[in-house]
Amino acid sequence: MGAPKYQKIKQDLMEEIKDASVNTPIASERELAGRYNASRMTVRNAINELVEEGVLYRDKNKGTFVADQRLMKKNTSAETLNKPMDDTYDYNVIYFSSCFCDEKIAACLEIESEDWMIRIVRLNRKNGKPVSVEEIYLIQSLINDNDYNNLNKLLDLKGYIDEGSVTQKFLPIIVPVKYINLLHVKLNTPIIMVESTIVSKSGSPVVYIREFNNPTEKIIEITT
Amino acid sequence: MGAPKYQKIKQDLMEEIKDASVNTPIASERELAGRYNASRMTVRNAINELVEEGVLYRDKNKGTFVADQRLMKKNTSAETLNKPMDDTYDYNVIYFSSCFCDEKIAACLEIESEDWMIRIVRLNRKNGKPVSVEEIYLIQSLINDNDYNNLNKLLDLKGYIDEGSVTQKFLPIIVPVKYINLLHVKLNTPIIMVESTIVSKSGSPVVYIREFNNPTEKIIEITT
DNA sequence: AAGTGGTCTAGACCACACT
DNA sequence: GTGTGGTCTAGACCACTTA
Repeated sequence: MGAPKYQKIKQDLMEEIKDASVNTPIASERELAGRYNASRMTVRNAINELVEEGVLYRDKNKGTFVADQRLMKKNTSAETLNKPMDDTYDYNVIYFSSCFCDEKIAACLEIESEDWMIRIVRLNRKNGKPVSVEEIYLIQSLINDNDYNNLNKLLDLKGYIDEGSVTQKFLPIIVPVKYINLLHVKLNTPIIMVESTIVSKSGSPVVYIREFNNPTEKIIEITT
Repeated sequence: MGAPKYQKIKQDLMEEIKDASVNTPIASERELAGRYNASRMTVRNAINELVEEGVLYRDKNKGTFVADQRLMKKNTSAETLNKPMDDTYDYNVIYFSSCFCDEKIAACLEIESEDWMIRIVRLNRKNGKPVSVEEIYLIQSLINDNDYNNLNKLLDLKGYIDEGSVTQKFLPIIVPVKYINLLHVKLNTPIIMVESTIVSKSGSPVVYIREFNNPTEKIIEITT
């Protein structure tokens, strides 16, 4: 069968409110149930997800309203993990290799240092300006051969997140000299390095990312 | 009436799993429904909240399991906004005043610079070690007179969050000289300043916080 | 009084895992 | 075949707000 009914309702609602201004009420749950020939619980399921995502908010005894889109939930900072890139974003892969883990990376991925990993370094740009350098570490044994030859597939890590969770550490450092030219920042500039670990539902690490952020081009912002 | 039935179920489940190890299955939804003489939808409501909070995870066709507590969702970095402090935490209020807004703060709180605000500066400690300095800005007109004289109440901002959302910006800076001694860090240390704005459901700012974090005593970490 | 979201019931069918 | 979570129905009562 096709997608569940509540997903269809959710999509329709998102389409309906995409140009609506903040605090506009949406139709009541009972009315939507009638319109979609669905039960109220099904409509609530659709609305619940949109509330959870910060697209709508409820006000008891009053109704359900369009939330401030500026306050849309943003839970991660990493370019790699964000929504589909729009055309103001692009990137260059600077380095790609398959090699043994060094100890630090092995510890983060909970593998042995004699295990193979894939290391990708890329420079992310927005409007042509360098926003961050990402060092992405994957466990080689988890990658099948088809994906190995498809860089875009390798770098599309969003799929992993739906099935797991992300932990990010924010570390203040002085920009590493090797990235000064790439990021186009001055010597001794304080920057934030974000260490992200994606773990599967069962708790085993899948991907480890170090992201060196250019503070003049990117402000890390999170909304909950 | 008392609390809703699903909240009671949620509390019981939390109690039950608090010492359980990771990946332990909980009772099935149908069994819990029987045990609590509730419908399955009511049990699902309870479980949904725990899944949303990262306490449990579901595996389709298999069951519902205890999640890795290390991966419990942590959505904010600020001391002020975190769970009830345990006894390893304490703080000193260093500064408390009621004054006109300067322009920068007024802009963040979306009020006029001739409006009054309350400014609180405090030093947070864990195990006696300084973890952060927080500058907390409240809109005076939103505070009633009773609360004004109750510093603990003023600093208990968690209530606001349930009704609104938090946006945090992470800014890399060199530690301000005035906080070097308080934080016990060296001159020119790179640190992260977290700017938090709490806004109500309707989108108007309520509290603005600047937090200067000691990188040697506190690693900012977020799990989603 | 009418309408809203919050909670709740007692069923149902499905696809999928395991045995 | 049995059990699981995922989805869905067609009602219901409550507390509350608004007119």
